[in-house]
Amino acid sequence: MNAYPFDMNVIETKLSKRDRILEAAAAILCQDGFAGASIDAVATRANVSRQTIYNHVGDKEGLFKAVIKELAERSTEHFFEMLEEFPDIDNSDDSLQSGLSAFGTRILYHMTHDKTARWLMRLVQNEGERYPELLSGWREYGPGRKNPALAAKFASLAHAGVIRREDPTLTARQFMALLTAEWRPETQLGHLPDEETCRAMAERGVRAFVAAYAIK
Amino acid sequence: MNAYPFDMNVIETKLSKRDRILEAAAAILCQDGFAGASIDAVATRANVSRQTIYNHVGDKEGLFKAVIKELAERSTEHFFEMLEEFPDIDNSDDSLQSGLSAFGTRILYHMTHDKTARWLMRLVQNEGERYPELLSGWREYGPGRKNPALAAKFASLAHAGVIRREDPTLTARQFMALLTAEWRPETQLGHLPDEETCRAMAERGVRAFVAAYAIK
DNA sequence: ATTTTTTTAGACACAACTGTCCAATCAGTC
DNA sequence: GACTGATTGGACAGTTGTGTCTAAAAAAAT
Repeated sequence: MNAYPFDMNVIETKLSKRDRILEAAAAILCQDGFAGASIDAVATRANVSRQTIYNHVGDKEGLFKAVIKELAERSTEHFFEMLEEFPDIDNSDDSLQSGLSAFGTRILYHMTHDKTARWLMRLVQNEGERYPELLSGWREYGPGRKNPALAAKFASLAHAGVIRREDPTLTARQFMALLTAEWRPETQLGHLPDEETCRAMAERGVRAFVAAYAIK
Repeated sequence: MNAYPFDMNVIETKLSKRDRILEAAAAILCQDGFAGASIDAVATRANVSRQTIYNHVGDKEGLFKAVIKELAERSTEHFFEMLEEFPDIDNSDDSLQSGLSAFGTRILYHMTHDKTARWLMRLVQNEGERYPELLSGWREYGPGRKNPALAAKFASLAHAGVIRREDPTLTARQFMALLTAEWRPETQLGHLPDEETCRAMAERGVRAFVAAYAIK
């Protein structure tokens, strides 16, 4: 149907326009939900004619899928970047607290402030039940890769004798749960916690985690 | 405008009909979101004519408000019932683990299975950002009353010397976080955990909590 | 400069939904 | 049995949204 020329510049401008569409669509889908989002609103926000959207993604469902895919890719990418800051192991208990706090602060700040992360989480929560097939792919690609990666980090901490030996997946989930324990009530109002607040929340969460898991 | 007779039977049938409407509306609002939910769908599900809905709640926003209010009331009611099962204090470490586990199991099972709780949580998550004024009332009435009540329970545990002294609100939130640490990934797929699974998840969460907080 | 492709604005048919209105019906009450 | 208010089904206008189409304009490629 459409034969796109594969010259770089063409692709570049095409991607740029496509990206504008996806960005606008993500924002509006998050805000209004799938049913409430209108293609016209997306077109307006993206500074693009409505027809162009149909040319790119076919129809509304195609737009939704494209947004999810884009957000999921960027999100896991960011996650693995952050995962490289997971603290290295040495045997000082103090550095476990401070190392995990720094890591946790980074994660928490990212979760609360990065548009990609917030939009994706919101879309998954909102529309996950309604369009399970659209999100099954995300499930494999997102949590299906993030959780094991984080679990592996904690497994190596356990292997080094720094924390208690447990199911690493459980450990990772409990770590994340403690990290975000104070966040939900905070975020639901809409105003974002500043970095200092994130640091404080992460520190308190990590303190509980260390109390539970550190080998004294 | 409407002068309702205050005879008991009339009220009863009226409430019954009103309840059918609210039940149907809650289900459909959760499933389709505010924008996606249609009054006709609610009317059909409630076995009621559309006009009756308008008679009762005015318009779509009124329906939404009424549903939130109804769910919030029932939800806090249930919560305070469950809160009575919070374990009494004695000094055996073992009973702290088992007592909190039993309590946590109850909470977790309720959160995952009770329609009221699930619908309310879902509505708040989905539409909370869009209609902040509708939910500010809920915020005061729901978490604004639940959190302090739970925190008080942990405060008395701390006062009795059974757990570490900390900010009780933080303690309560971390307890809830650990309790539900394994739940989100589970629930997003739609199939509910059975009671045995809830018990196991609660036990693991409580184990971490006890490890972090129990005065050995 | 010419050709090719993408983009645009607007019009269009079609469907769905909201909120209102009304005449007919039903369920209790006097 | 007559009366009163709640309820019903259906019709209605007005709005909004989707997805398609077309001719014109803009941009890119040759």
